[in-house]
Amino acid sequence: MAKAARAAKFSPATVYILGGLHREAMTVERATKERLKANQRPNDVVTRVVGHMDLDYFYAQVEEVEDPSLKTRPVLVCVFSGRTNDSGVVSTANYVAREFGVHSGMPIVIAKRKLEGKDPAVIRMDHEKYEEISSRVMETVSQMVDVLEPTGIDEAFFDATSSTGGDFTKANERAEAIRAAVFQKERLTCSIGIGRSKVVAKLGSDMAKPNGTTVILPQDTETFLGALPVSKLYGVGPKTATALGEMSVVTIADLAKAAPSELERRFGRKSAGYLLAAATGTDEDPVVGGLEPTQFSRIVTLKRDTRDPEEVISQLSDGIEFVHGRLAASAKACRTVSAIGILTNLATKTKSKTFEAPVEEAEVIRETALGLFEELGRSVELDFRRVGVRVSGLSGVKDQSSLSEFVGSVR
DNA sequence: TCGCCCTCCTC
DNA sequence: CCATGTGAGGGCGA
Repeated sequence: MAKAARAAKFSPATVYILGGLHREAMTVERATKERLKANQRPNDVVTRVVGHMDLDYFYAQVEEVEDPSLKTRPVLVCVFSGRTNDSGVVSTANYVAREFGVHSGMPIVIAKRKLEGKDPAVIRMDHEKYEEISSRVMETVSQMVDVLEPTGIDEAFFDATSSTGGDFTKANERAEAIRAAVFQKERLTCSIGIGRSKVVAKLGSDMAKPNGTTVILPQDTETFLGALPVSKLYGVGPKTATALGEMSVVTIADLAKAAPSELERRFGRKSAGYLLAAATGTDEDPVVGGLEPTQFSRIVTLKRDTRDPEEVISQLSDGIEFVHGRLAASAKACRTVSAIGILTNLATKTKSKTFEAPVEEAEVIRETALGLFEELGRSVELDFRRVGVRVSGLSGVKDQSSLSEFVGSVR
C-alpha cells in the first residue's frame, strides 16, 4: 500500500502534527517516524483509529478533471436561482478563485466583480454528475477501511481500528493508499485526517487540505486541540462561538476547563456534553455504516415573491415530484409532510402535518403541502421568496420493524 | 409525540 | 452589494 501511495502522481503533502506545535509539510522527519513507531500497538487496542476524508474543492475539482484547461483559471461552480440573469450563489470555487477572495455562498455577481479581467470559468452546478462520482469514490474508499460513514457528497468518516490493529503508522499508510487510489481512479485529490475520534479526525482533514494527510497521535491529542480556537470545532458556528466568547472561552483548552453547569445552562445537556467531550478529543460517537436518510426536501426560489398558495404549489410542482421520486426510489413512505417558506426578509417559516400511518403518493404530498401553504400564507405578513416541501418520519415500505403498517400494504 | 424554531454543515 | 440548496440534530412548549 505504501508503494501505491508513492507511485501516485499527486503531490504527497503529508502533514504530521508533533504535539500540536508545528506542522511538517511535504516530508516525514525521522523524529516523526520514531514517534509513530513508538505508538505501535499490539492486538489489545484501546484507542480507535478514526479517519475523515474530504474531497478537495469537490465540484470545482470535478470540472477541472473534465477540462484540465480550467486548472489555471478561476473556476466558479454556481447555483443559479433563475430570478434574474446572474442571481444565485457560488457553490464551490477552486483555489485560483479563492486567491481573489471568492468563496462559497458568495453571490455570483459579487464573485464576478472580484474576478473582472481574470478570465473566470462560470459553470452551472450539475448535481447528478457529482453524485455519481461521489458514489464511486465512496465505493473505492469503503473497500479500504473497516467501516465508512459518508456525511456529505464530498466527505466521509471511516474506522480502521481493526485492520490497522490500532497502529497509527499503518493508519498513515492507509490514508496515503486511499488518497492514491482515489487519485488513480478519478484523478481527484482529497485530504485525510486520522485521530482517535471523529472530532479529531475532522480537524485533521481540515488542516491537511488541500491534498494532504494529518495524523494526530492519541498522546498528542490534548496539546493539538488545546491551541485551536473553539470556532474550529465541528458543531461550533458563529452563534455558539459568540456565546462561548461571553464565557471567556476562546481556545479549545479554555473549553475543556469550562464549567459544565454553565455550558448546560447555555446550550442544553446534550450539546454541553458534546462540547466537553470534543474539547478533550474523547468524543465517542462511533463510525456507523449503512445509514439511511431520515428526510428528503426540496426548496426552490420563486420567480417572483408571493404567498398565494396556488401559485406556490404551481411553482413547487417539480419539487414535489422530485421529493416523491426520492421517496419512491428508496422504497420508503413518510409520516410527516412539511411546507417550508423563506420570506422576503429571509426568515424561515415551516408548517407540518403528521399522519397516523405512512403515506407515499405524490397526490397526498401535494394536497397536504397545498393545505399547509394556505395556512402558512395566512400566518405571515411578508411574501415568500423561496418555498419548499419536506417529507420526514420515513419508514421502509416493506419494513419489518413496522409490522402494524404491514396490514394495509399492497399484496 | 408533535410542531416549530434554531444552529450547524458546505465553502 | 446579494443573499442556493440539503439534511441532521437539539430545545422547548403543548
